[in-house]
Amino acid sequence: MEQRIERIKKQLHSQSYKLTPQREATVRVLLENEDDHLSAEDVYMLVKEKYPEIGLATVYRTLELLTELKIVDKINFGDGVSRYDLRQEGANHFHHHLVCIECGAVDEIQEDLLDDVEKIVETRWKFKIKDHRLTFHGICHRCQ
Amino acid sequence: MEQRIERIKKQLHSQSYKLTPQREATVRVLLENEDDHLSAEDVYMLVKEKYPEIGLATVYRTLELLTELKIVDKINFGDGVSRYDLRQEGANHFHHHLVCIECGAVDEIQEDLLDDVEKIVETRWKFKIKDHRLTFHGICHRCQ
DNA sequence: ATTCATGCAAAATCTTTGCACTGAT
DNA sequence: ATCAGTGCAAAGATTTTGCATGAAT
Repeated sequence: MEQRIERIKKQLHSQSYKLTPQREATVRVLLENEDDHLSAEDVYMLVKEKYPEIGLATVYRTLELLTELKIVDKINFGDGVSRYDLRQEGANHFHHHLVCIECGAVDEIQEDLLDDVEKIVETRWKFKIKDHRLTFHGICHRCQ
Repeated sequence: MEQRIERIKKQLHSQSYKLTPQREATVRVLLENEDDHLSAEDVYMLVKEKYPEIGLATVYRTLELLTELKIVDKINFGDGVSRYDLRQEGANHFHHHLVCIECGAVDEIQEDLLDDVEKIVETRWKFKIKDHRLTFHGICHRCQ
């Protein structure tokens, strides 16, 4: 945890951004809830517990910054809100998601199942892939 | 074109919805711009050209209805708006997208490249897949 | 001093809703 | 007469922006 914070701090510094207390509090919330897919409002509420003075706009600005630096990925599952998901350290691809249409749970697939597909897309469509988003909607194992 | 309208009309009737002039105008705009990925506002503006009295709310309600009936798919590429994409007739899967981060173009892949991946997900994660969303972000062949 | 970041409130966007009205059965 | 569908305006929800203030170098 502390080490990941430290590395994120360095990553910010290397682009001449600071890890302010507000930003650190936000990153900690993301780390502590790595399995969830928090909206900006969710993050805001959780940060407030430990840092009540923080403003919602700061959370938005921090999440935007972290997205730019590819520390988090912004994703939208089709309800009206953007959600923010910490990238696995060292991962060069964004993981996949399983969204249950029964219970709403969102599970993650960390393995990259798209290697073969991406090769096909790159050669057949002459498209240089930089990132991907893969989400399955269906019934999770718990709901079956 | 007329035949597709006719089939959509039947599909609506089978669920006791009507193909009102407003709905037909909206569907026609979607058919005429099948290659684009129009937002509700885009659709509204285009429908207005031929049917100036239409209201934005009606367009939203129509798009919602068409989404429910799986005539169109609602998708979000990460800019703030939902976009609406006609499903290929008879297609039981949603096609894939290539979003160019240079020029913003969105190309479509109609082939289903996910068959193998879906088999793996269904068995390994015990997840019953009903739908999917696959989008690649990168550089399109025109921008390279 | 300067610069970057923050908090608050206001504004901007996108989407949904309430309601009176219309049009078809 | 009923009832689904419509248009308009208002409300709701999410996100962004302007600006004065504050913290750090």
